[in-house]
Amino acid sequence: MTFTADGRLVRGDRTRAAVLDTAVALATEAGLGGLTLAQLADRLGVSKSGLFAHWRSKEDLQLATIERARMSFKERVVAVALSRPAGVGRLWALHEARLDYLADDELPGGCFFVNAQFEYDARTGPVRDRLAEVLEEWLALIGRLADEGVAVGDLRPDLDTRQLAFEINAVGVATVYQSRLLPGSSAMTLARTAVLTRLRAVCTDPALLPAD
Amino acid sequence: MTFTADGRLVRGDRTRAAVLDTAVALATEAGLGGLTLAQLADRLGVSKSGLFAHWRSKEDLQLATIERARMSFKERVVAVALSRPAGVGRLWALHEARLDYLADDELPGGCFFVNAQFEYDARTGPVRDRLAEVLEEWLALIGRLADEGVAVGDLRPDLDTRQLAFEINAVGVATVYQSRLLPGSSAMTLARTAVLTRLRAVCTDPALLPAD
DNA sequence: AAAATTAACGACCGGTCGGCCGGATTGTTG
DNA sequence: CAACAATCCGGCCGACCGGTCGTTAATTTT
Repeated sequence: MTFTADGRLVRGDRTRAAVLDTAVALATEAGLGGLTLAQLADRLGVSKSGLFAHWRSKEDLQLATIERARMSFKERVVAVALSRPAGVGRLWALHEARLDYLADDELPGGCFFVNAQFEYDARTGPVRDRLAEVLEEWLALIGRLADEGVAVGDLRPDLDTRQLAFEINAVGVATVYQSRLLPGSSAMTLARTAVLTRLRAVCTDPALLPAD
Repeated sequence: MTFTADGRLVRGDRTRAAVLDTAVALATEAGLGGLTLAQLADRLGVSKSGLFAHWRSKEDLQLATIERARMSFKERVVAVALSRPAGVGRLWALHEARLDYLADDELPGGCFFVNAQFEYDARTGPVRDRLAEVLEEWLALIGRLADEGVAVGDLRPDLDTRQLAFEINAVGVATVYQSRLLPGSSAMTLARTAVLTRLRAVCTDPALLPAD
């Protein structure tokens, strides 16, 4: 990012930001590969070839879109959880914030990352590799928060935190597609109960978690 | 299906079966929508237009592919579980058979249905609707086997079997893409442990489940 | 063997995709 | 203001998509 003499963002940066925001929203619906440049350009009121002034290829734009979505996810999910004190409450807050993120109307297709990761799990290339890194990062974060919970004394010391991270992520992933494919199946409630039950089973004090 | 005078399958039926088998394998990798007719025809050594002699459109072929995959899944997963006596052991066998199915080398992209359901969860049309029905059918099956477990006395009577079905399915879904995206993460083992732990927690007698 | 039916083919069509190019427009700075 | 670079555009290309057409080859029935 560069700034103009009077401290504003230069035009190109504003355009890039707007394009990436729209790309995230669009990719959440149509998929990261399914996103077409013509569609993206139309939605923005911009010509298709104008996009190539900012990114050399569709792949470059996809990679930039991933980073944009990652920042947004960090602000809206990770930061919310980290604002609470370490322990099982922070872990629970992370799961809840993620469910809120999944339910957001601005991301109509559910979670950007879950969709993209499913789309690319059988492919090869830089986009797939980056998405794999992001998944690893996410699982590591859940594991780290669980480790904190053990250290603080909220969670049993014999807890396998990697196992727990897998299970919490699994619930989130299943929620994404089940809530879209079977709208009446109350996937969100099932997802809340699932993780709440799981955390209670490994918690040293049930009062640390909500009652419902 | 029709038969010839001397009792053999008519040529068209043999072709249709071969096409659908290849379509299932290909769709598991490239997706049900991502499957292209040219690719499918090439793999079979058949011309693209020849496919239109058997199905009126790509959508018709997709719907037929779903039914073929459903039959195969029934034989290889559902039938294996149903061959065991009702109870928690049957439920566990279902999960294990599904994990075996996911690990099969003939289906390189993981589970046909999980991939297809993710691909179509944001779309509309007959293909999406059929995939939603299949998901419902699958969740209902897990729920029914759990109900049997309660009736037999293997599982606690206060168990919410719909909740359990959601969780077991969630583990399977997460396994599909995590094992492909992060090959070293031993997703299969994590998936086994997750459901085993969950079943132990609601089982009346731990001896009904394997020890490991 | 002849007739009838089914199965398969090559060529082609309209449309969409990502990407390229030359030139016009705009914002920024000396 | 002039000059310059950054930004953006219309038009176009080759590749590929699903699908149609008239025709031929293969198989089944008569």
